[in-house]
Amino acid sequence: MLQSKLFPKTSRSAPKDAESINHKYLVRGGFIDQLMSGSWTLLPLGYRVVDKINKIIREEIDKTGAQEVLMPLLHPKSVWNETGRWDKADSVMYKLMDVRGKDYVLSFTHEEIVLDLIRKHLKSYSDLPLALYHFSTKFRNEPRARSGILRGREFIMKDLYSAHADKKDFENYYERVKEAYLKIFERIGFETFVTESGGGVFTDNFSHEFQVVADGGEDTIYHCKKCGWAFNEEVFDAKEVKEPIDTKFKTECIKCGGEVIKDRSIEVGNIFSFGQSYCKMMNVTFTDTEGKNNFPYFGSYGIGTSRVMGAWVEVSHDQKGIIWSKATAPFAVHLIEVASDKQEVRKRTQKLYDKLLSSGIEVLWDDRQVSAGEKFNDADLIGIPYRLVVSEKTNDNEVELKERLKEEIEMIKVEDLIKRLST
RNA sequence: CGGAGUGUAGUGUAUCGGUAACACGCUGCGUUCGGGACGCAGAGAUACUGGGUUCAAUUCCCAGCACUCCGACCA
Repeated sequence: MLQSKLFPKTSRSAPKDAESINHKYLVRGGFIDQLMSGSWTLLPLGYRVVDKINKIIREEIDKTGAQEVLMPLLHPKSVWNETGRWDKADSVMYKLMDVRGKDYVLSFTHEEIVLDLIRKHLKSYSDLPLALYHFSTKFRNEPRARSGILRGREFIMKDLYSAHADKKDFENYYERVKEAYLKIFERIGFETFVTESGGGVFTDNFSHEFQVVADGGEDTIYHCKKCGWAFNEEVFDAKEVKEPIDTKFKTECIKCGGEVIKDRSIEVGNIFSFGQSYCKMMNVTFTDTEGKNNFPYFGSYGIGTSRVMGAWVEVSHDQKGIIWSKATAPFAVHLIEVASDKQEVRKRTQKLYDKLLSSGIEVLWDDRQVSAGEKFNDADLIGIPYRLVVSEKTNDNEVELKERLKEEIEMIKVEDLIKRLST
């Protein structure tokens, strides 16, 4: 990609109202643009980052045996009445009415929708387990959108739903998804804590959250320094918790006696167990091995992928800008030519660019006719992990490489570079 | 929804009871080219909206709207 063609340009100053780091840097770098409070466009750079995150999620979720679909965002009232959530979840739903007076809701989740789908096609125990997921927009009427892209009224989410013939099979899959989520967040580069939490309008059963420690987060978690055991502060305060957690955990781990730390955190994913309740409400049944009608065990599993991008920026940045991980970066390498008016430098840069592209490496080439300083500053802001410089100091075989995280610059042979970027 | 703050050119700011200035960005020409270069010449604003006070309002007052923050809320 030629940076001279990249939409839009970077900005030297952040919007005056922006306070959270992800808001400032993502806007300045040209990753996102705000339409209104809580509503953002993913610009080319931002869309690439979210796409990278989504690909990792897709790979790991596919491994659990789930199948990808795409469900509608406009839902009829009737489906939501079946579980009572048309009324119960009223405050988070964007409801609308068409010219004939029919009621609709913009999707804020898909349990009812996927269960309607499943009940039409599920016949036998041999059709189970069944796991379906999609990436799509969620609409939530948040009382207060905030923190840049972290809490919007419209955002991208991967949601997975699974149905199982018995409790044991469900529990096995739930654990498998938990493992898959940990793998996903590890691949992205996060250090993640799994916490128990309340389910809100979603479930009265147990659920788990995946939390990333960050100053800009809106949750508070307690986690053990030694064994990693973690709890959301909400759980301590929630009166309906059936199995009271020893408040001692606030200072001393109930698992291993280790030191417990309190931190602000961002919830990047969560998983829910619903038991058979939803299937009963929606009359989702199958014929079990004994020839009788039975209700599947059901769960749902979400990752807010646009939020993951914002959370990454909160966690990984410095005074100059964003520092993407290899897994999340919009491009693998940022290629910069210095003294680009020199024909010879331009030619060598073009040659390297072509070579990298033909090696399957994603390159952002800063081909703009601007000063070196401006290019370097933009490179630091955009935060691609590797920066290459071609100049009069380099030659056909060797170029300059600098990692975004490091200060030092090294000269590297082009072949070695390609090897390094390919791994 | 309660509380606070802010609304002036694309962006960030300044100004002031007498119709708006600066920087960046943008356009043209030239010179530059290793950490946000420089010169010259340009374009770009009904000062968020609506009321009120006043001879006169971008400025003071009121209301509304928008955005941000705190709280409530939050798969």
